[in-house]
Parts: sequence; C-alpha cells; structure tokens
Amino acid sequence: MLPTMSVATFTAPTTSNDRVTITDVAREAGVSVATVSKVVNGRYGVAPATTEKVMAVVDRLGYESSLVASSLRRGATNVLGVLLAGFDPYAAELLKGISAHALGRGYDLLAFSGAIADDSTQEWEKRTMSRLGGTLIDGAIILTPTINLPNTKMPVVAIDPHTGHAGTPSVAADGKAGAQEAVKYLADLGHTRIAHIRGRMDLDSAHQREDGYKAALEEAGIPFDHTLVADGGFRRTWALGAALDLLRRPNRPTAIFAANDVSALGVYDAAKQLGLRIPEDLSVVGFDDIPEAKAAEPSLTTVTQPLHEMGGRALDVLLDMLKGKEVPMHSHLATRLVIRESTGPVPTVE
Amino acid sequence: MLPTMSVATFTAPTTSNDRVTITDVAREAGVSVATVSKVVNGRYGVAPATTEKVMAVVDRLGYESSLVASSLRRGATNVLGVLLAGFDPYAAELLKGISAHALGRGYDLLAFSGAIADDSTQEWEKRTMSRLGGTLIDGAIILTPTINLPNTKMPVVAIDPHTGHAGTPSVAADGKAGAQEAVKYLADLGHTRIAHIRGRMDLDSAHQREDGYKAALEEAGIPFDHTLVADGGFRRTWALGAALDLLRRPNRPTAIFAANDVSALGVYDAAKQLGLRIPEDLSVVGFDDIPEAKAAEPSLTTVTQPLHEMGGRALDVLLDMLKGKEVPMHSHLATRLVIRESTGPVPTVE
DNA sequence: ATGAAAGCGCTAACAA
DNA sequence: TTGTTAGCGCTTTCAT
Repeated sequence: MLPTMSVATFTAPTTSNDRVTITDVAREAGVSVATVSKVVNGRYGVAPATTEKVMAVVDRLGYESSLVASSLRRGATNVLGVLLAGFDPYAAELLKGISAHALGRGYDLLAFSGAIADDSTQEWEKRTMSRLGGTLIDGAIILTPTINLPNTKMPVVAIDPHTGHAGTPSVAADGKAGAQEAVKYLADLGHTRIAHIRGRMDLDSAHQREDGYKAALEEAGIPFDHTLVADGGFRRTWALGAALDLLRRPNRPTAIFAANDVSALGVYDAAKQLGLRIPEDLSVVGFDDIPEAKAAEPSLTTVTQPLHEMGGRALDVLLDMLKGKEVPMHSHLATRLVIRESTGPVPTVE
Repeated sequence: MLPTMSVATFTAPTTSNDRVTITDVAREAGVSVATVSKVVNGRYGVAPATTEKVMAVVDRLGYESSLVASSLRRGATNVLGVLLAGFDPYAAELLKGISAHALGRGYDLLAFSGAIADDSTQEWEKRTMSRLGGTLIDGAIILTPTINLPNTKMPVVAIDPHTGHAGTPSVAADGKAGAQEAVKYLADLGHTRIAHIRGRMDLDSAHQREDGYKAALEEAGIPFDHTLVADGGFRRTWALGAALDLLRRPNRPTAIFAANDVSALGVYDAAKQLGLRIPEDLSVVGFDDIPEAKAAEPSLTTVTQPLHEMGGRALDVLLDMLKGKEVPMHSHLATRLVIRESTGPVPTVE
C-alpha cells in the first residue's frame, strides 16, 4: 500500500512568530492593553464606543487570548485534563464516555499522553500532573495510574485505580463479580483445568479479577492450582509468552481466563502458534469488551465493563469536586458476561 | 446497571493552591531562582555541590516546572497537539496511529477536543489553534477541519482536509478510487438503483467519494439519478433520516453507498425501522472501516482507510516541518474494499 | 471610563 | 559560579 504524493512540496516559513497578542490589538486600537482585556473578557466599565472599536480590531486581526498566558495569570482555565498512557482501545472507549459527557458542560477537554519509553513509564503521571496542574488544567481524570497519586489540591479522580489508592476518589468496574461469573461459566461448561493470566498486579483491578477467579474455583469445588496462574501484565506479548508456557505443559489447561481482552488476544496468538483451535481445543475468556473483542476470529467471550458510563461518572465526580461538593470515594459499576464464540465444552481427551 | 458506591465521601480541600514553585525551591535551597532553573535544565556553569544541594530540595519538595510558565517564556514546548472535534471511533483510530508513531520521538502528545455545542462547531479549531499555538504546542495535526486553516507560522498538517485546503499540507485516503471500487462492486452484483448518502460537503473527502460513486455508475453504464443522492453529513441520525426518505420511495434503491460507516449504520437503523433485511432486501456499503463496522450485525462491507498509517504519516510530515524540511503538500494513501455480509445480489422483485 | 503598574512562574542575558 | 534583571502575554487592582 504505497502512498501517492502530489509533487508540490511545502517548507515551513522560518520567519519569527506572528502570533497576534493583546499588545498588537491595543496598539492598533489606540487603547491600553488593560482596556482590551476588559473588552475581551466582558468586564464592566468600558464605553460602548470603545468596546466596538476594540472588537473591530480583534476581528480584523483574528486575535484570541493565549491560553497559556491567561492561565498563568488566573487560577482557572476551564480545561479538564485526562491523563493516559496511550490511546489504546480501552482508553479510547473511556475517552468517548468522558467526552460525550463533557459536552455542553462548559469545560474543554485535554487528553495528555506522555511520550513514554517503556522503561520511564513509572510515575509519568505524577510528573505530568505537577506540570499541568494548578496552571493548565482545573482538574484531572487519570486512567489506570501506575502510582499512587500525590495529594494535590487539584481535584483528581482515578479510573481503574492503583492498589491502595489512598486519598483519591475513583471509579472502577466490579472486577471480582465479573471475573467470578466468567470463571463460573467455564466451570459450568465442564472445565476443570482453568488457567488465569493475570494483569498488572499494581492495579486494583488485576487483584479483583484474580480474586473472582479463585472464588469461582472454590464455588465449583475445583482446587486452586497456583501453577495455572501466570503473569500477563495486561499486555498482548507478555500474555502470548505466558500462554505458550501454559499450553505446552503436558496436562495443559482446557480454558484460560485472561485478565483483559488484550491478553486474551495474546492467548489467541499462542493458540495459533501451537495449532490449537478455539473453542474446540481451548476456551478463552477476556475482560473489558473492547471493540476488538467482538471483531476477533472467533469473537471473544468476555466481561463487559460499562466503559462509557465509567467515563461519564468520573466526569460527574470531578465536576462535583470542582464545585466543592462531597463525592463518593469509590464508585463501582456493574459488569456483565458476554458469551460469544471463544468458549465451548471441554474437548474430549485425545 | 446501578452503580454501587462505598459510603465514604470526599470533599476537595478548599485551601489555596499548594503548587511547589521554583521560588519555593530557591528559598529552601538558599540559592537564587536562576540557579535552580539552571540546575533543573542542566545548564553549564553550576558547581557540583550546588547542583546536588538543589536537586535534593527538588526531590524532597517534588518540584516540577510548570509547563505553562516555561512555555510562555521559551518558544518551544516539545508538545505536539492533535485537534479533534470529539473522540469518535474514527478519530480514536487515527489517534492510535499518531500516538504509536510519536512514541520515542521525544515529543509529548496533547489531544485537544473543544467543548462543542452543535451550533458553535464552526471554526472552533481556528480559535483553539490561536489559543494554543505559539505557546502551548510546537505544531499541530488537525482532524477533519471544519474550516480553512489560517496561515500561521506554526507547522500544521491536516488529516481529511477541508475543501480547498490552500496552504496546509494534508494527509488523506484516496477516496475517489475507494468509492469507485465499492460502487462498481454493487453494480457487478447486478444493482442498478444504487443510492448515495453523501458526507459533509465542506470536506474534500465527501466530494471525492461522490465523484467515485458517479465514476462507477458511468463505468457501469448506469445513468446518474440525482434523486438517489441524499445528504447525511457523516452523521448517523442525519443518515437515518436520509435513508428513510430514500427507502420509502415507490421505486426504492436496492443498494446504498454511504459516505462513511457511521452513516451506513444510520442506514441500518432505517432498514430496521422499515422491516427491510440486510443484505436480502438492501445492500449497504460504508467507508472508513471503523471497528464498529466489523462488529455490526450483519458485518458491514466497507472501504478500509489505513487510519493508523495516515496518522503515522501525518506525524512524520509534522516532524519534518518542525525540522524545516520540505514536505509533500498532499499525501494520499490507498484504500481497499472489504467485502463482508451487508452486500448481496439484487432482490427479486416482489 | 481609562490606563499605569504589578505580578503569575519561568528562562536567558548580563553583571558581579 | 552565582545572582540580578528583564520580560514572555495576560488580568487585576488602583489611580487618574
């Protein structure tokens, strides 16, 4: 798929910045900067004639106040920040929910994603928060923080919080109930060797899902076998490796519950490499229900998180905090098992 | 799906901002602000002992320089902006491509979405650009601009540009070829009454797709019927209305080519309302291949745009502009028809 | 009704 | 090697 390009090229002008500043407007209109500021911000105490004159210049020059400068001077910006590690499907869904909810509430939305080399991931949101907070944004929603947030004065709410998220209000899906339902379903299908590929153990959600897995095993009377639990870190490649190990064992599991959909797709990769068919030879269940889950071949049985609602609720909580209201410390939204094609009865022993 | 909440609540502290500034660090370390600045930015000419002393205070206080303040003082920020109307599926895909490509290039990414009431949409990116440009961001990628961009000194590249995108380098999919292939496919299936639901006619892409539609009709020897073309504005609800009109006509079309997938889903809605089966009674083709297209019931035949590559290429172009290199004025990436379940032979006349 | 001046947090000349 | 000073663009007292 080679790109076609038109022949004309473009070179960025190297002349100095031509940004129109408030000073330009003031000079042009023959008034002081203070007056321009008043006009632009609709303050009282400006003669109608002056207002008109200034506005004319503003329009002609296309002046817009610099967010940066006014932000530095004022406290507030009317901008809310969303901090995320990257625009992965999961984050994108959440963002849609947040965005849809923010519409018409008078706030602009700013999604900030760190330029993250894999090793420097640690604590990037702390740095970013400090750099943006108090100046650029009035409040923030943080997706799956890698660290406990510092106690800032700026309102913050976390989605899918870190373990031991001390003082930060958070919004999450009910991971334990969801996982338990999923694994119970596998047990009901007759599976007894059910493996679990865990998520990022620094996150609450990973623990919750593992807890649900264990609870379901116990409920079904299946003894817990720690060798059937492997680490996937919520990543496709890591999950692939973990699944390969699991599936190459002599007495391999007949079902795998992955801690999220991305990991489940890693299991798909492993099955493909080993020539195992899903669901005939191996049942797979994920968690999250990102769009890719439905689109996968075969479509993935998974646990739906109400990502849109979660985003919306996080925004509501943040808005309430901004108003100085009391907000619930932790909100848990219910999950639901979605049965698709990646799960089936236990394969007959060859 | 009612949320469960823990009982504890949280009230945001109302005390004044506790942001640690460079002045705090200077005072604490017993040096001048300038020295702290030099240390933090790794400038030469600071005694090792001083550096150490300052860094200790920085760590203890958790100081991070304010993006806003330093941005105001310096020209550059090492931050690239992506301006979008909202985090719709299409934008999310593009964002993933941009983000994946930006990783490790030394720039942070900032996605800015206006708080857009439907009526004030017009020209929002112009306002946003002015507010952010020159100060907060070093360059920008704009998705489907609603307006011709002002000629700023800041490097900008447009994805899916506005019609008559005069001076701004742009990246787009080859909409005409894609549309032509799609409609030719419908014609080959035997359809002769093929309707088209157009996109936002202020965008180049909408024109290209309509051109492709017409070209395919001509190629197939089907006379163009302007009553079979309706406006959908790239929106699901508008497309729904347009499709209802089209499908209620006495001699209704047997196939509809929608200008994008979202519009195609609007056609699905219409078909459902009217009790028409897809593809038995009506064939539908979309454009874009967002994840929802594959997940739809029935899955949607559509034209794939290489959204990830487009995002990546836009970033490359922007980076080159930042370096002062010459860049191609317009890049077109090839599209491909993906045949799924929403298309079939012409229904036999009842 | 208008403008002069101070200052938000930071960096870059320039002096010391 | 360090500190002093000026100023980025803007808003906000406080005089006039």
